[in-house]
Parts: sequence; structure tokens; C-alpha cells
Amino acid sequence: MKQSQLFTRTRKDAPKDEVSKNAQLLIRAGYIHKEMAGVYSYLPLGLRVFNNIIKIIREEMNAIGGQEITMTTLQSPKVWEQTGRWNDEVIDVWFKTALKDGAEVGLGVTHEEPLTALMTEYIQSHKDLPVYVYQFQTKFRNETRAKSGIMRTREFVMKDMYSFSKSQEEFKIFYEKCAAAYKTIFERVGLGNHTFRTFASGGSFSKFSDEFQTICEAGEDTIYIHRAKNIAINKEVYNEETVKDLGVTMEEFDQAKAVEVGNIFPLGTRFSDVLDLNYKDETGKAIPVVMGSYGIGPARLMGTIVEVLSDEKGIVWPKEVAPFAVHLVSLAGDNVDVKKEADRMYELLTENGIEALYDDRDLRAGEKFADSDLIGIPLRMIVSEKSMAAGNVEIINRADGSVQRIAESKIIEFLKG
RNA sequence: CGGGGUGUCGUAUACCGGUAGUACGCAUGCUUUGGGAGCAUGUAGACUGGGUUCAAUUCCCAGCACCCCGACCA
Repeated sequence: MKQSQLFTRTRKDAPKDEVSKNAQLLIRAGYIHKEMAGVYSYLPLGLRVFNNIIKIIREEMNAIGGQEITMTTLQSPKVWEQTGRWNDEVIDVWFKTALKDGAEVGLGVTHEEPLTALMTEYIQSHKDLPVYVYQFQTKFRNETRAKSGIMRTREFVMKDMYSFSKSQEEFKIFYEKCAAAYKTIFERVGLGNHTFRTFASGGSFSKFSDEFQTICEAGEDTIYIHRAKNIAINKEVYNEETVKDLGVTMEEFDQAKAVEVGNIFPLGTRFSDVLDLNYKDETGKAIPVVMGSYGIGPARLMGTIVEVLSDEKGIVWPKEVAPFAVHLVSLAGDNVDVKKEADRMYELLTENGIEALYDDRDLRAGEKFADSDLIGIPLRMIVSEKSMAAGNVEIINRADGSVQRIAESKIIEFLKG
């Protein structure tokens, strides 16, 4: 895409109502726009990153047998009343509204109830199990306090997967498979080294759940890490008993602030019992389905990447989530030959399927570089009088600043390698 | 939900009981072109409502919005 046609613009100053690093940088670079507290729109660059993250998650969910669907935001109270979760004292973040005829409806905060109810129509036999269903769907949560930029908002897309299994044993196999898939996801988005599978409270569902926590100062959670054994425990369940069960001592843990980027937990038969999700086993006996649920918030993940990997100049996107693979920067000035060369380079990249943001604007080098640093595309390719005279292009790595000069004929090979 | 704070051009800010200045941006022109250039001209602003006052953007009250701390986070 030509940058001269991109409708967003970078800014030098962050808006004064944003304190978090992720929102400041994402707004300054033109990725997102704030609509109100805890509600953000995604602009062209932001949507590209967001979609890249979704693509990674989708690939990994499909790889473990997930089947994608989309459920509705509008929710009938009926199923929620059956599980007791329509009550504002049980779930205090409902956005509730009404139809014209007065019937109450809610905007979905999560989807255990409607999906369990839906599955009763399709799960009858042991032959129908196991089954794994997921979606990327907008959740609404009326948080009393939105904070941390795009990391805790009132309207956000969530990847929520639900597993339906015949038994605890069968459930557990998938649970571990999903944990492994999550690990892959966090590696692919560039947070692998900072992210720990963490013992956490199971809330009202079970004794424990597993959170995926990324070490980050902006995080809301505190976790304790046993680096030698790669064990992490959320503060909420960090005690003598838990630690002892794991065969270690409390002295061996370091404390750290962390962001919960994913959470997987066993649901048991809590929902299947209430909503009558049963299957017939080989003897014809009705058995409740064993469930699990698995969540990741792509936007929170995006915010965490910015928090963890950015530097004083701006954002640093890992390769797989970057809005473009290459930032082609033309330093043509009035030089028509350089401009032609840059145009030609852009065509070359495009023809070879390499997505590039082409800074074809008539600006000074300093401003272009500053913008490029802020936007954070992994590789910057510079076409200038200098590079033309040398018969190469200059490629700068955003993350470490290293510079490589690549002969024109080798560029595609270099970028695809 | 408890506590605290802030609302001034598009953005960041200054000053002020007598109707607002700067920088960035944007527009036009000229000069400039490898790290946010220079000059000139122009553009654009006091959250809303009430009160006090001769006079309110400024002081007071309310509302709204936003921010921070805490609580909550299935």
C-alpha cells in the first residue's frame, strides 16, 4: 500500500487521556482510534495486525481439530437463567437491553450457555464426541473501569473455544493439546520468551485453571515464577500448599507483574448438567458431556506485544503480526530516477507477493525514518540516490537496527529467505 | 462501586475576573531534502447548564466526559 494514500497519519504527541504505552503508541502511529473509554476502533494498520493475530490463532485452533463458528451477540436470558448467570450479582458486567416488545436481551459476555444449549441439538451419541468448537466473536462487558488501553475494554473480540468430551480422560488429552497450541501461538506472535503457563484459580468452575501470563510491567496480575522448573503460579493461589504439591519451596520463586493473554479451564459437567447436554454411551446410558473452555483476546495480545517489544522510538512488530513485511522508504526528493526506481521496487515486491507499505510521500528523510520507527514494520528498505549509485538497497532491521546492503537482483530471495 | 483529579483550536500546552498566546498539524508560496528543516501568509479553540458579578474561559454548584488509585474481573 502506498503511504500517501493511507488515510491515517502519525503524530508526535500522544493524547493526554492515554497513559498506557500500548494505546499511546498505537494511536500515535495510527493503528487505532478511541471512541470512548474502553472502546477502540481499528484503523487500516491496526486491522491488519489484528487480522494477522487472528490468522495465527485460527491456524493453531484448526490444527488441533477446532471447528469455527460465529454465535450471536444478542442473547436471550433463558439459558442464562437456567445456570443462574443472568443475575447481576453473579455476572455484574452485563449490558442488558430490551426488544421493542419489551423482552429482555443481553449482549453476550461469554458463550458457554448458548453454545451448550446449541450443542444439545447435535450431540446425542458417543459417536458425536469429542467435538471442539470455537469462534472469534465480540464480547461486551460493562467494566466499571476500563484501563490499560486496548488491554481491558468494554467491547472486544475473543477467541473462545469449547471442548465437548465423553470423559475426564478424553477431556484432559485435549486440554493439554490446547495448552500446547497456546504455547505455539504465543511463540508465533513473538511473546514466547515472556509467557508462562501459570496455575490460577478456577473461579467458580474448578479448583485450578491454567492462565498464560506474559511478563509485563503494565500487567494487572502478579505471578510467581520458578525459572529452573518453568513453573508459574498466580498470586491468587500462591501459597504453601500449592507450592508443596508441586514439590518446590516458596523461596525458589521470583515475583513478576504479568498480563493474562490466555486462559484455559475445565468446566466439567457444570453446564451440561443444567442444560441437559448428554450423550448415549455404547450401552444406551445417558452421560453428561465433559466440557472445557479456552480463551484468548486478540486485542489484548496486540496490546501486550506493543507493551513488551516496543522501544523509545516506537513499536517493534514481530514478523508474523506486522501489518506489512517491508516498509519501502523512498528518499527521492526531486530526483525522478530515484522515484522511478522506488516505484519499480514496489512493483517488484508486489508481484512477488511481499506485502509492503511504500512511503512514497514527498517528505524529508528524518520525518520518514521517525514515522517508520514509530510504525514498527520489521524491515525497512531504503531506495535513494546513494543506494542507486551503489546498485543495492539498504535494509534495516527495526528490532536491532542492523543494516544490510542487498544487491537488487537478490532482494526477493533475501526477503523470502 | 468507593476515593482523588482534569476538561482551552485537530493534537500538545500557556495565561487570565475585562473574550485567549505558543508549538505541532492543516492550507498557499518560495527555499530545502539521509534522522521530525527554514521563511512568509493563512486556518482553527474555552465540555454543557445554572449561579455570583457591571463583566466569567477564569470563581461557585450541578450534569456530562475523560484520567488515576482501590474494589471487581465467571
